[in-house]
Amino acid sequence: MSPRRSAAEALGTRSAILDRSVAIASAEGLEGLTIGRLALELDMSKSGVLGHFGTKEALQLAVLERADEVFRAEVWEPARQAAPGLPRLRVLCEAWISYLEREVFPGGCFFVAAAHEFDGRPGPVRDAVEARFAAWRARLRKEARRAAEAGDLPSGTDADLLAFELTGLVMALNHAVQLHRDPEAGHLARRAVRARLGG
Amino acid sequence: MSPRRSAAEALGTRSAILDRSVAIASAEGLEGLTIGRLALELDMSKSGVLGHFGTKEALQLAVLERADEVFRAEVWEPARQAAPGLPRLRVLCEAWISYLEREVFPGGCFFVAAAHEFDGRPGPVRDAVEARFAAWRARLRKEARRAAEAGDLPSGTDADLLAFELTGLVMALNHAVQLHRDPEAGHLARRAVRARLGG
DNA sequence: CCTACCGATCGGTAGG
DNA sequence: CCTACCGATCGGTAGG
Repeated sequence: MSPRRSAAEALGTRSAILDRSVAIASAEGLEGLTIGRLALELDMSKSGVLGHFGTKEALQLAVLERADEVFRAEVWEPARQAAPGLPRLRVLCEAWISYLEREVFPGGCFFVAAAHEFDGRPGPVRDAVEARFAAWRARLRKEARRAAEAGDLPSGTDADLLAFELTGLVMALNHAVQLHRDPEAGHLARRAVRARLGG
Repeated sequence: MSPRRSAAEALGTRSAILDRSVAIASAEGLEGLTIGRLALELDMSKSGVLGHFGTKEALQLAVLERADEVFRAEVWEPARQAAPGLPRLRVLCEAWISYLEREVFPGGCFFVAAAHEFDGRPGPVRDAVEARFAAWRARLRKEARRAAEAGDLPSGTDADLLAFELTGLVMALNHAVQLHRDPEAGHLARRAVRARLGG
């Protein structure tokens, strides 16, 4: 056995660091995620942790990317199975609600939390968070537009407004689950979505 | 002049500390608010700042109270002029939207930010944040119920659901303003409120 | 990947 | 309200 780690082992370590990081940052925020704490929980030295990323900011960006992979697998992927337009929009909303109810990230939606943490701090992390939300909003709007054009939504439906409303419902759900631990919130969110999308 | 500050002067100092604290915490969060930074910006010593509150947690609670005074003056007070039920609910929503558009707190809604920061950290600060939201929700629900009972909302309107939806719209607005700097968001929020409350 | 270290900053205290 | 200080922890670096 050579004392040097193989590339595969290094990748495994990096992946383990990111898993832990997502768990910590989900509860404590991306700033609350500290190198020292990561090192302690992973039984590594601080420099061992930092060596994989270089700086804390690079670590934060990598954590965002890992969280995005989870979000895509949980929310975007299920919707690919459904037909474009209203059916897909419904699956998207249901997957989104379910992802929050099941607390896939124990601290609630990773991106909503990161948005609040970084919206007042210019820099690459803020830019990355904003880009993810912009992509998500564009996707919601596209499906809403398709649904409206297909005649599956009331005439005069505005895709922008609908995407805005759906985003708000999900934020209210996230808030109710995380702050109030309200077990009824999922029910409310589903009723509100149904009022918008029927079904 | 006695070297000791009078009670009035001490209150003035305390008030100045809280004003600065609200400004800092609004942008950086209640944890990002540090004694050292406050001391620097106020040209005081750290112990001089801390002496007014005892601990950082006590300072955070005092800051929340000060922020609540602002919120009440901005959003609750205007609504008292309006008749109970639908008229008051409309004024409440408009004041709420306006408060976010004008960025009364430069970092967006103080309580939404605090909720995200503390929902995973049990303790007095978290409890205080939750209590403010519970009071706000109760108020929204009460006016929604009155409006429904007066027949000013479509029959079958659920006050709980309506309060949930309105809260979501405001959160989406807060997010759009703070993260996306979207100048159209206030317009979207008003249209969504109008779709719910008419007018 | 490690040990050993850096300067800066944290909340808080002692004593006046 | 101050100075002077405490132990802990921060992100990061040097050198191996």
